[in-house]
Amino acid sequence: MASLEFSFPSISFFKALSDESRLKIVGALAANERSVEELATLLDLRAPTVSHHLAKLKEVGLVDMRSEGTTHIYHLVMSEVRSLAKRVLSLDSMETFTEDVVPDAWERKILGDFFDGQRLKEIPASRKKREVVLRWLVERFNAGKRYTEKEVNAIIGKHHPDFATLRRELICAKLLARESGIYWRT
Amino acid sequence: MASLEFSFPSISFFKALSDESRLKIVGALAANERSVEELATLLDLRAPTVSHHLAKLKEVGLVDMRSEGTTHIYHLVMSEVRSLAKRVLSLDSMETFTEDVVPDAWERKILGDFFDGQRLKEIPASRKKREVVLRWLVERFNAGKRYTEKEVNAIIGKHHPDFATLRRELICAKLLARESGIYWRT
DNA sequence: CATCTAATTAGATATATATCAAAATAATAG
DNA sequence: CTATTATTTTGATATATATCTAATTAGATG
Repeated sequence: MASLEFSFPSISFFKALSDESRLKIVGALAANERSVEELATLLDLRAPTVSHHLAKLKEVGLVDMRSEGTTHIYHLVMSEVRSLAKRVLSLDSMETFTEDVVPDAWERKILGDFFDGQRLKEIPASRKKREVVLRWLVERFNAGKRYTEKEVNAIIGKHHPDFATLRRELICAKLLARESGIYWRT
Repeated sequence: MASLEFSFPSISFFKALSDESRLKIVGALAANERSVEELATLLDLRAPTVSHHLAKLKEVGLVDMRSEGTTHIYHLVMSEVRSLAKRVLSLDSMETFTEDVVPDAWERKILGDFFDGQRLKEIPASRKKREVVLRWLVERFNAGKRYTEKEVNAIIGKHHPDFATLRRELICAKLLARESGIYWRT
């Protein structure tokens, strides 16, 4: 069944609870175990509809069923409710929602857009994009080394003619520091 | 906008997180605030699509936005994440999912189906339905009073000829108790 | 003011899914 | 074995919605 195959474990949990009827079913089962017919009466739905919803809830382990004759009696699986809930809650688990996303796709796109090999075609107008370019530029400097302004200009100048603006931006973004004419990486 | 009007507060929360793209957005924002374009690049979607999802997340208060020029920078509202999550997780809150459901719809349906006025048309075969009828029957007895078997048979007999079976069932369901020929409500 | 860029809105489309009626299955009672 | 009852499965349908392109809006820049 296709609906079982999600990229993240959490999404099936949210999907299972993102329907009003299923939420009502969970609510009804929180108070008491109930048969399909009973739930159908309570929610004013036909039995096949309820059966369909129960199947989805069962798929993610939120409910389970026991037979009594032809009657199927469903109940909440509270341990699963709690464990899923906990997993979903923390910020840590949220960060895993993007596990399969390439984390520097943005940076690579910007650098690809604005650079022609080593040459910066244009200084980005938007602050966020400019920052990406500046972070790339500052990598052209050695971490421990100290530079004169002339040396800084030369290095930046290899990538773009307006070295003065870029030098100022690097200081402003606190990527380079300056004291009495001497520059270094922060 | 129609999607704002749900019967329960919780369902909008689940709906907001029941889409893979929106979960990824939340994940990306958990690590860092980001612009629409940046999110679009990260998730490999067009900007309008991301904008659409951000609007939904904003609707339920999970994210908020600040402008920087024409750039809109979105961030998670963690307090809202936590408060919504907490509200949603407890068993108590689950029972409120059925607030608008008539709680004894089932019992009334069964009684309507099986009774013709005071007369029980038939003893339900299924245990769950039989239990409803038995609970109605036991109400015909006074809570403090003690009855001989003859009296018990007479009372049950007013509603159905097979008083012996029903009397046995009442004992079995622990609705009536018996000791040395004397019966009383439990 | 004209232009550019980022974001949003509008409109279109395709997919997903909630619901129901009818048919099939399963368990029990006679 | 046949009939009955509770549930599930199937098939059909209508609604919801995720996504895209094109058009519009809103700031910023020259």
